[in-house]
Amino acid sequence: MKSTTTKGSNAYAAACPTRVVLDRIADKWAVLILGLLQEEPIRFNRLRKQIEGISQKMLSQTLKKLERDGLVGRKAIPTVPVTVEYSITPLGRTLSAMLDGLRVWAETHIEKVLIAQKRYDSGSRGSR
Amino acid sequence: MKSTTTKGSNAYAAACPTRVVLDRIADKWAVLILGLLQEEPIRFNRLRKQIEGISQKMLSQTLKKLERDGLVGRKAIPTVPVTVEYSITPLGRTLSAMLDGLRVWAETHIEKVLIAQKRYDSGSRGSR
DNA sequence: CATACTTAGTATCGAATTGAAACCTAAGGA
DNA sequence: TCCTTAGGTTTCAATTCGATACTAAGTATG
Repeated sequence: MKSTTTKGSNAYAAACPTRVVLDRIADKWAVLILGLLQEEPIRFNRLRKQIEGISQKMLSQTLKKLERDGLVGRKAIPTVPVTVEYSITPLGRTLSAMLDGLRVWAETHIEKVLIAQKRYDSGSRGSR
Repeated sequence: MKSTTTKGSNAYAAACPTRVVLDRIADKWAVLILGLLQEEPIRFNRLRKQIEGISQKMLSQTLKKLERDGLVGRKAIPTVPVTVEYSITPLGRTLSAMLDGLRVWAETHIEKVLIAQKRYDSGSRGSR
């Protein structure tokens, strides 16, 4: 093996626990949630409004997983209708810093990807 | 064309094309495939053996999507049983560089995540 | 000649995940 | 009493996934 992923565990082994982390990272909702929490703690319904297209179920599920993994913290405040504030943990912050790179990549290279898709789709074997 | 939100395109809008890219990135198999191709072109069955747990179907599907997005190239070589070589494109390489960060993060912080999971699971409302 | 084996997929089917929508709980206000 | 808010959970259909089987074309083996 060469340089990139050669320190101890490797994600290419099915039994490696790194797969657990990779599965969490490879979740578009988790990426978006962590991105928002990076700036400030946010309540449940505000997250729901800011992330267009997410369902309550997926938001709830994803937050629970992120909390379990120690990436976000959950604080229930006993106000009138109880409000719950989600915040990013120091560990989550280190991950979100990595994910920032991805979000930027997506926004930077989206055009090239769309052009590639068009070319592929108009190619001979494109239609299916 | 960019979306009209605050800073260029933003992935938090459901209709934003950036979501397309985010969906591709948020795919554990794509992350692993790009990581392998980074080093050298690889054939289909070799990829299948190196990425433990991937099915032929998912490998085939994921490669097709990556090709469509212009992230990997496909070259069919008319050898005996035809061999097909997959390689990373320059565009794919810029993405994989970002993903390296994630793979390293996963391998570096796996222990902290597992500890957090244990603590969560033994916590008050952990099991149901 | 017939069978088995190769690579790179596709087809099919049950299982798991997701999405959309409705429902639930608890407290305050009209 | 009913409505509203906040934060979920439940339900069910649709999509996706994983495992297995099958295709194609050519080679090697018996």
